[in-house]
Amino acid sequence: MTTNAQELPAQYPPAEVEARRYEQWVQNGYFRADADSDKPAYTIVIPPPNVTGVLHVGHALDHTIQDALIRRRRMQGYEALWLPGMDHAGIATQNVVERRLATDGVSRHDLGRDAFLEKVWEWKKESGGSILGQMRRLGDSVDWSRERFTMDAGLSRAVQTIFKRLFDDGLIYRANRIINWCPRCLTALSDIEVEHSDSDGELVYIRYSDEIVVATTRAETMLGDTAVAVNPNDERYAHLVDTEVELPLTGRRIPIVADEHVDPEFGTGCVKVTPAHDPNDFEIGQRHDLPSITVMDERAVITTHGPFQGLDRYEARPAVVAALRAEGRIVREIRPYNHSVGHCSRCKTTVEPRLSLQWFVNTTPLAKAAGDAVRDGRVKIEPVELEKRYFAWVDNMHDWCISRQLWWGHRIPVFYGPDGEVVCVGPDETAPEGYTQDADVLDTWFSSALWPFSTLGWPEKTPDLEKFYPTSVLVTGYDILFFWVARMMMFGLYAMDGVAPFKTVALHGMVRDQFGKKMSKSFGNVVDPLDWIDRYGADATRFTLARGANPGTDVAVSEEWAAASRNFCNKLWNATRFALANGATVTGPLPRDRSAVDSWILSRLAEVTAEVDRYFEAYEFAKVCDALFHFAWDDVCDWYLELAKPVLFAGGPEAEKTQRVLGEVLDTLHRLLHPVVPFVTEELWTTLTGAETIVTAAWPTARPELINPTAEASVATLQEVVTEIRRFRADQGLKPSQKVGGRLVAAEDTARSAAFLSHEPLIRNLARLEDAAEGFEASATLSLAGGITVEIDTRGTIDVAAERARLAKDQAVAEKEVAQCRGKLGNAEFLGKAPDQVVDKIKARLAAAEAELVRIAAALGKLA
RNA sequence: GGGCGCGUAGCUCAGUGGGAGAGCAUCCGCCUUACAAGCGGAGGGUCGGGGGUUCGAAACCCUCCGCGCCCACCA
Repeated sequence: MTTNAQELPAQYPPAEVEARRYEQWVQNGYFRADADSDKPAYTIVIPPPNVTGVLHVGHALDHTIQDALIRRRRMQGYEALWLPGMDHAGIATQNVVERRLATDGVSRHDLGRDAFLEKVWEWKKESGGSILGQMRRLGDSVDWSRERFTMDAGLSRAVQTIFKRLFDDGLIYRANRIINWCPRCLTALSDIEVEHSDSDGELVYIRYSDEIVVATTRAETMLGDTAVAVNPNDERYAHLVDTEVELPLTGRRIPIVADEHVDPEFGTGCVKVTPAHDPNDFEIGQRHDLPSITVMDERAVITTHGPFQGLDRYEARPAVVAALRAEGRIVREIRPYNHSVGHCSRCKTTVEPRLSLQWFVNTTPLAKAAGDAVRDGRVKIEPVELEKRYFAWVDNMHDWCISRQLWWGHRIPVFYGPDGEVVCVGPDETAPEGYTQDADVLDTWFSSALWPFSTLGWPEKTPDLEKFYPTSVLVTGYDILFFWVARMMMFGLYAMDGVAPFKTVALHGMVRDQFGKKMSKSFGNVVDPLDWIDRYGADATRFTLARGANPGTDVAVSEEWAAASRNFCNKLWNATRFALANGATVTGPLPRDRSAVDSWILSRLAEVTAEVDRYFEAYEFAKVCDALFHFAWDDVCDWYLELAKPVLFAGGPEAEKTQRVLGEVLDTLHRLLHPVVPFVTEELWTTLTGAETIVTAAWPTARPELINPTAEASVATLQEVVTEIRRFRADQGLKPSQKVGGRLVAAEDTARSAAFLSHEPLIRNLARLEDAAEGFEASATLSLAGGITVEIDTRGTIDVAAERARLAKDQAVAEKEVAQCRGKLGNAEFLGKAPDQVVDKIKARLAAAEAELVRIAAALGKLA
């Protein structure tokens, strides 16, 4: 079903093409991967977006990269699986639903656990589909038949299985520890769910005794002090160690202990020790066997000490200071103090360290394995510079607090007996009669960490798992290297007997605005990818993002660049329209006796094909795009098509050859571009070739035998001459339509001269030079290197003054160049050390510059 | 406090030892029959400053200045 050019409109209509083509792709099952295939597997699991989220421009970048990788591999003959899905995003989703309920004045506690969860599932149903629809708009070639959700039955089974295994291996334990606690979300948080930022506070110096003054930013916690600590080597306080002081406001007597943790240089060198409300103090308490006194509840409200009871931490702080003051000279001084404070990454509430009973993963052996897999090269991180960050993280990992006091998530599979028995229950087991399940759920990253294999059916030994694990590459932003990547490494290596979940981690950056600024709603610089898709098309949106995607670095985008990408798609559209209208053919062998021009474009095509492959392998998407953009626009459209026109229009056997070459070039170019701009290439390529789809077409292989330096040099000469004449014409203010007489003269008998003369008709055509007619007299002479000149008769049109000025400028440049080259060549040591090619290059430059001077002198003579 | 990175044209970025580049923006001229979402031409940079290594430095070393990011239990 070939289409002729008349059926294609003059401008590419993305909206119409995209909707139609995506439906066809899905209906024809092109994206479906087959576990029984003999082809080698290539697997990417999508970083599962938050179920409550919408597609933002960061997803668009992430998905464009993954889709490009997957589409290329599919074309290369791999069994390519791109597995889609979503994350239940425990705390984030629960917060969203709670906020919605709050507008009706309802709390989750009013509903109760089961009814609340029903609401969350309803919300998931309502909102979860939208991001999937948005992925279709982008053109994501995911296998929809394998869509997964972290709360699916199968994935929940995987969660329970690995929990049980870790529990039985002693790598999961329950302990009373100081953890990060959000007093608003009322749950424990892991270290990475806490964001630190500097904030202004006060450092209050409190006199506990004549000799002991402590400094604190959280005065209210003194109510729970159970010791004062000093450094064991601090002579100022040595005599006080093991004595006691009276804790103000309480009348309690507390010991003075010596502990290495205390920095004698900071503050007074004395530290108040509150084991129940500070992680360091907790450690000190452990070492010195101190009691822990909890003085705040889960909402950070004081629970003890009459006058303070019922005050929240921020009310209690000044109240305690005031009370100390009331007791006279107990507060020595208060200084402003800027220090770092942790906030809940979800709601920004200041985190309160809190002693509580939680579940932890002992990460020591897991993190070691996760580090080693990268260290010994089993897993590569691209770009390699980001490895350092990865190591810094896995080599210093603390145990991971995995229990959350939430309702939305995977319930901890541990049951407690009437007498405090603890039983961890595996997926096919049931708890003993009368046991009750732990009320908490798991950190959302616990299930995300299983994603690369839970989605493939683990713990069952499924054909999918067999075929598609380990995955080939993980594509994600560097911002979740710690959150997600390190955890997938730990659990993947653990669950899959030491086989890492992916071979390569390809990290990209964040999408920023055209000035490199972070996108934010308040700043008003947020790009909505769907808006761009509506106005410029999915391909243009994808191309804009991919074109800025240098490994591991942020991507700046702007509306103007999206428009430029749209223009590029349109350029492809029109080039192909031209080819179709002029009989381009795509079958049969390439013609043997080719013109230099045809050989040149095939040579360039071979080079670009090799380049694109190289860049793809290195995850250099910006360079993939750049190479193809320049080849398509400059080489093919600006030169090849223009050079091909006279040949095609003349007809005959030469035209047939060029039709074949033109077809070959566009056929290959579309296939090279398809991973990045799938829709426009599908539409054009199927029209050009009559084939059903480009999605499963063969990826072009580089053909080094087509590389032809002679043809490239020949066309380079042609381009140089044409450009020189055009520049001259522009300087003279000659209109493109105005033809002038010209004569091509070659003084030397060289390959360059031969090329020059052989291209005479093409040169005349592109530069609008007429044959030298009767009475021709050269009024200007353009001299190029190698003794080739173009004489032009511009009498009546030439602007002598303008031409003089231009020549004077050229002369200055050439003289500078000559001086530079002579200086270099005159340096004996340089000649002795430098490689021959360098010397040759400089000699060639010198010769060219000297020829330029000769040309200028001749031209000036002509003008005079 | 520790670590990593960046500073090249108006903007965003390539280039990491041998002729300063690209895209977008700007200026000039063109409806030349695939495309005005186009064509042709042009201008524009002491490669953050200073010092060093080298025949030669945007690149390598030192230093200063400016910016960004990540990690962090000095109260």
